[in-house]
Amino acid sequence: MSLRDEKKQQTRQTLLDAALALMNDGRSFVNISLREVTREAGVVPTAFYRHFKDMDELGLALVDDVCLSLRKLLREERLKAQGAGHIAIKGSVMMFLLYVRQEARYFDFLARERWSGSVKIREAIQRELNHFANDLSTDFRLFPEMQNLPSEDLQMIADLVINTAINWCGEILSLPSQQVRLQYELSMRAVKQLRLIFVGAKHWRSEKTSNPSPNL
Amino acid sequence: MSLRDEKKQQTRQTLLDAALALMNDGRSFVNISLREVTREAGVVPTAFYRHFKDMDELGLALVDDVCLSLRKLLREERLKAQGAGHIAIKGSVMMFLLYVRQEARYFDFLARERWSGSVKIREAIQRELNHFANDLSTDFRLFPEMQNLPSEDLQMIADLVINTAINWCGEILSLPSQQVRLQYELSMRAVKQLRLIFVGAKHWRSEKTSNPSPNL
DNA sequence: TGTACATCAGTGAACGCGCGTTCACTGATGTAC
DNA sequence: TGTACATCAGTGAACGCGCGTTCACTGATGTAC
Repeated sequence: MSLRDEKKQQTRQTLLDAALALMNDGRSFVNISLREVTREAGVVPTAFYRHFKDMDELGLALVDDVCLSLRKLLREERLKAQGAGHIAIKGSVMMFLLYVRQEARYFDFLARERWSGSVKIREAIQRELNHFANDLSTDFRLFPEMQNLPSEDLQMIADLVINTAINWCGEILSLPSQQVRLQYELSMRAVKQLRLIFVGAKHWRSEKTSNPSPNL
Repeated sequence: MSLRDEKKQQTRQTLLDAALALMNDGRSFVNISLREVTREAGVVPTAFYRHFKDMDELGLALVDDVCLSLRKLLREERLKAQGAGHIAIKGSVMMFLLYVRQEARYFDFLARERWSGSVKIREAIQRELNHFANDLSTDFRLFPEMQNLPSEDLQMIADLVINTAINWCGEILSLPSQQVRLQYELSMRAVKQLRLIFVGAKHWRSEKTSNPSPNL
C-alpha cells in the first residue's frame, strides 16, 4: 500500500474510533452527527466524504469491524474447547463478559443498534448474529448430550444462547464500572442461565418424545 | 374533571400517539424532534411545553403508558392460568406474540429504547421489566416442577424468560406484516425456546445437586 | 536521477434548513360575587 | 342568573445554532518519461 493509502486508512480508522468514542457516554449512534464525528477525529467535515457516503455507511463499517474482532475471539475459544474436548460453561461465560467490558464500545454499539439503528444497520447486525448462531449450533456437536438433536433444534437453542448473551452485554454495560459486586452477581446469574439452557437441551429430546408433562 | 382539563388530557394523548406514530416506519425515539411530534399532533410547537418539559419527559410517559397496558394483559392471563391450575406454554406464547403484533407500536418502542434510549428512559424500562420478572417468578409457584426452587433461581429463570420474550418482540416486529409464514415459524421457535427453558427448570435442581455433568 | 504533470486526501467558506426555546398574545373556560 | 375578572391551553413570530452538503481550493504524494 502506498503512503497516501496508508494515511487514508489511518484517517478512516480515526473516524470509526471517533464515532465509537462519542457513543461512550450512553448516546445512540443514530443521533451522533457527521460534524461531531469529524470534530472528534480532528478533520474538517468535508473530509468525511472521502471515506463514507453518509453516516449509515460508517455505521455498517462499524458493524463489520465489531463483528470481525468478535469472530476472532470466538474462533480462539473454539480451538481451546476442541483441545479440551468440551466447553467449560463457567469459564466461557466469565471470559466472554470480561471481554465485553474490555471492548465495551464495540458491544455497546451492537446491543444498542441491534433494534434501534437504521434498517440497514439492523439487518447487518442480525445477519452477523445469525452467523454466530450457526457457528454455535455446529459447535454443539461437541456436547454428547446434544449431538443427536436435529439441527433445527440446535439452531433454536443457539439462537436462544446468542440472544441471551446480547442481553448480558446490555446489562453489564449499564452497570457503572466501579460496581464490581453487581457485575459479579450478574456474571453468576449469566453462568446459571447458560447452564439452565444446557440442562434443558440435555433433557429436551426425551421430554419431547417420551414423557410430555401435562403442564408443558 | 373540568372541560378544560379534559381537553388538555386529550391533547396530551394526541402528542403521545403522534410520537409513537412517528416511530412506525422504523425510526428511533431519540431522533424524533419535538417539532415533528407537534406537527403530527396538529398543534403549534410551543404547545408542547404545556404538557412536557422536554422530549425525555414524553418518553417516560410513553414507558408508563406502554407498561400499564402490558401489565393489564398479564394480569388477565394470570387469572386465566390460576383458573386452569397451570400455564399453557404454547397458548401463552401465541397469545403474547399476537398481542405484540397488534400493539406493535408499544412493543417496538420497548424493544428499541431498552438499550438505546436516554439513560432515564432506559432505567425506566429496566425497572418495569424487573417488575414483570418479579411477578413472573412468583407465578412460577404454579408449576409443580418449580415450586421448590429457591427464589433466587426463580428470579434467574424469570429474567431469562423476560429477556427472551423481548427478543421475540424485536424479531417479530422486524418481519414485514405480510410474511405470515416467517411469523409462524418464529412463533413456533419461541414456543420451543420457552419449553426448553421450562425443561431446564424442571431438571435444574437435580442436575445441580446430585449429578453434575463433567461438561457443565 | 530529475522534471513535469496527475491524483486526490484534506481544507475552508458558504448555503439553506429544521431545530429547541423565548416571548407576548388570544380567547375560551372557570370562578367569585 | 348575570357580570367582571382570573386562569391557562394553545398561538405565531422571532432568535440563534448546529446540521448536511456544495464548491473551488491546496499541497503532498504518486506516476510517466
